[in-house]
Amino acid sequence: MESDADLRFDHDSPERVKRQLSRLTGMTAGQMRKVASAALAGVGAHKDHFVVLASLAETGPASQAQLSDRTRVYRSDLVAVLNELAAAGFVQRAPDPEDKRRNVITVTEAGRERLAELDAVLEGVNEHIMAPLDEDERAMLFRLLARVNAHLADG
Amino acid sequence: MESDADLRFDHDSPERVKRQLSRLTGMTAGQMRKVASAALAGVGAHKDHFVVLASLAETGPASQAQLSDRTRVYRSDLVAVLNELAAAGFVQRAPDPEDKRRNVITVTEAGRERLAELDAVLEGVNEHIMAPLDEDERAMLFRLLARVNAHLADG
DNA sequence: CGTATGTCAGAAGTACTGATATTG
DNA sequence: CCAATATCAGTAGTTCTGACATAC
Repeated sequence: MESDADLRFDHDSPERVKRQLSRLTGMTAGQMRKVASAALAGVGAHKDHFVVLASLAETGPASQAQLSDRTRVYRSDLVAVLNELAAAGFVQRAPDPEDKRRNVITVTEAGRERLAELDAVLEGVNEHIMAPLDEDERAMLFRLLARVNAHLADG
Repeated sequence: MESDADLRFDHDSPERVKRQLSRLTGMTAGQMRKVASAALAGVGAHKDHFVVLASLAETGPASQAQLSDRTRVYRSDLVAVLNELAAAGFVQRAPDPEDKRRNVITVTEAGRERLAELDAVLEGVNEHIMAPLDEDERAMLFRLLARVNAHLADG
C-alpha cells in the first residue's frame, strides 16, 4: 500500500503495531508536547498560560467556570494557572459584583504583550513541527485530525 | 482557507489556538488513548502488554534491554509489564546462559493467543477511531503523521 | 576498571475526581 | 433545599531519571 521507508515511528513492527493509529498519534503528540513545553519553559510559561490568555484576549473576560469550559482546562487546575498569571500581572482577578460566587478574569495590557510573545514562540514551534509538510499537506493533516477529533468528541 | 464547520476541537479560538497542531494532536491523542485503554481494560490488559507481545511474536525472543529498544517502553517500566505477562503465562522469562546478566524473554503459546485477542480488540478500536475517514484518508493521515514523527525523532 | 543489565524508588507533568465553604 | 462557583486535596496513569547490585 505504501513504502515503509519513512514509517520510522516503530521499526520493530512489520504488521500489528504499525496499524495502530492511536500509537502513532500518541507518540507524535508526545514529541510535539516536548518541543512546545521546552520552548515555553524558555520564557517561563507553559501551555495553559497561552490558552487562557488567548481565550481572554479573543473572547473577552470570563468567570473561571466559563474559562474552564472555553479552554478545557479543569476548574481545579485553572486556579493555579490564574494565580501565576495574576502574580505576573498578566490577568486581573476581581470579584463579580453581580454574582459574588464568581471572579471576573480580565487580561491586562501586559497580558496582551505576553500573549504576543507566547504566540511568537509557538508559531516557531508550529513551523518546526510541520517543517516537512507543504501547505496543502499541513491543511490536510489539520482537517483529518479535526474530523477524527470531532468524531471522538461525540462519544 | 477551510470551513470551520467540523473544527470542533476548540470552539473558543478563532485564531491563535486553532493553529497549534500540537494542541489538536494532543487532544486527539488523548481521546484515542482513552478509547484504547478502556477497551484493553475490558480484557484486563493495557497497551504495553500488546506492544511487548507483538514485538516478541514478530521479531522473536529478546533480552529486556532489547525489548525496551524495540518497543520504546523504558527498561524500568518493562519489569512490571513482564511480571504481569509472566504471571499470566503469556511470556517466559529465563536467564540467558550466554550472558548471565540477561533474561531471555519468549512468548508462549498462550501469549500468542493473548496477542490475537488484543489484536482483535485494538482492530475494533482502530476501526472506531477512523470511522469518519475513507481508505485514502486513513492512509494519508498515517503518512502525514509518520513524516512529522520521523522528522521530530531526528532531533 | 569501565560498561551493560535488570531492578527498584521516585520525580515531574498531565488528567481527573471528590470535598467543602460560599453564594444564588 | 438544591445548584453553581472557586478552591483545595488527592488519585491515577504516563514518562522519565537516578541509584544499585550483578555480571561482563
